[in-house]
Amino acid sequence: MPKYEEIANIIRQRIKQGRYPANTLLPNQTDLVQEFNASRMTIKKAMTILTMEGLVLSRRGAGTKVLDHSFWDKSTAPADQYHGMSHDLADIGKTLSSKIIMFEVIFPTPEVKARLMLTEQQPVYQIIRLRIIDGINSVLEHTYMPVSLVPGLTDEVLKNSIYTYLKESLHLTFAGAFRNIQADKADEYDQAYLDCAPTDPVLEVEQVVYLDNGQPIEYSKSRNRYDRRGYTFLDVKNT
Amino acid sequence: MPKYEEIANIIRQRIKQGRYPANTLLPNQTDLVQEFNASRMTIKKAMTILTMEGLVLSRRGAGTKVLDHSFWDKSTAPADQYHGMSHDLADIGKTLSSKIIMFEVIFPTPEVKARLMLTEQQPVYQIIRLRIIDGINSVLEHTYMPVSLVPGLTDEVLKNSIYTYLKESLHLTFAGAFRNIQADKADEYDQAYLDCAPTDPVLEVEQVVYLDNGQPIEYSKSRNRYDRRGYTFLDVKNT
DNA sequence: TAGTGGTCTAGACCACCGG
DNA sequence: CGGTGGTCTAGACCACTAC
Repeated sequence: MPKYEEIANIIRQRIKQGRYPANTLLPNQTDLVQEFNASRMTIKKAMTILTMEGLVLSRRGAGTKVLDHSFWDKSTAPADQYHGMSHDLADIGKTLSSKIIMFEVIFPTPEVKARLMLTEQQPVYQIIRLRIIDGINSVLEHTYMPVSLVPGLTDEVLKNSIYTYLKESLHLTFAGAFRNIQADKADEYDQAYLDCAPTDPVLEVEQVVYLDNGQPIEYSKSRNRYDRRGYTFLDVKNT
Repeated sequence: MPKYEEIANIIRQRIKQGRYPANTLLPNQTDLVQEFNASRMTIKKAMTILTMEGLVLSRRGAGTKVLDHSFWDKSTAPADQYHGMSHDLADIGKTLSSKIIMFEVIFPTPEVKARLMLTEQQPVYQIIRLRIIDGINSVLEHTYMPVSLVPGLTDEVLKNSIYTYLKESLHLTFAGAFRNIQADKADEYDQAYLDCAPTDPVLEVEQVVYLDNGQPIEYSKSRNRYDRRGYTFLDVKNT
């Protein structure tokens, strides 16, 4: 782990523990240089991380202030996550189980082909999973993954976490994801599995996840019950 | 403008012009050091910007590849914008007009008070605007702003762009925003002004915008017709 | 093994905020 | 004005990829 990440981790911990209280100033960067025995560029990089996370705000001439966003509703999921729901939910003490609705291998539709940068001859898994959070049917996931990149996918994996399998068994690492969020009307699948009324809205998150070599590995649409999940994110001006 | 931003702008332009085609490698960083007469740290900072924008992908040992996301649907708005809709839409050649539904000064409700970090005694503007994109009623905005921070707000400003007024007349600058996206059922206002059926879903974007001194300046809820606007964003692994 | 990008340093200069 | 954070450099070492 790079030094600037370690420093950011330590300072983040101190903020959360209250050693650096909200609305006070952090020690200045030259002091931090001494404490962590680092150069100022490295300290600055750590500060950039904390800024991007919304924990602090730096102003030239005025120091770096610890922010307080405790009022913000934590019941929704952060939108900047590409490692699956299992990980997210475990953090906040919720339980997640999955039910497999469909698990097939097909040739890609034109839409899937374009999103995953494939040819017509390269088969993909088509997976539909119902995600059950704390016992409530909450999310219906339609997922497509190239068979060639994900050999050996089984029911057992799908019942647990696909992302854990990709990371720990296949040793794949991710570069990031494109996402699109829209509202939609409940379709027949939603009504059947999310216990939706035909008039209930659905929050659809469409995403393409990329490996760190730039190849797309997943195209999915997650249809969320409107009263069960929303998405939050922080938008910080470039530093 | 910092040198690394200028360099990023130039390289971004070259990518869009096709001088650096998709799926090819950029010149390596030592070459760029020479061309731009900069240090490698500065070049790296420019690369970080382009990476965050999803234009390129760097891999140690393998170079920096130009990505191609042309397939992605451009009809939706990028979610990482805090300078109002006027700016966004002008970029893609759409016209925006506004109709003022409500414009009052009130004492803040507990919710508004908490979001804007105010006391009960500090009055806020309560504004409801209908945003009409290309002649179609598309978004209903409920906005709260502290009167003390935004003196002299008039109908005339509201009919155009609040953000242009904040930036150019009041010389305020922004640090960023917290956002929350959810789906909801159409309420009476939505039905009346967005021409929604009672059964139509609505995409609600809730946001608190912060000034660069950390003070909240706006709390708003934008209710979007589900068939008119969605939000896209890019999630890149830390660099 | 050659070449790439990622990290880190020590020091410098500057823009900005506050008293 | 003193002190802060933002930027930039020149050079170094290292981890990684691809051949």
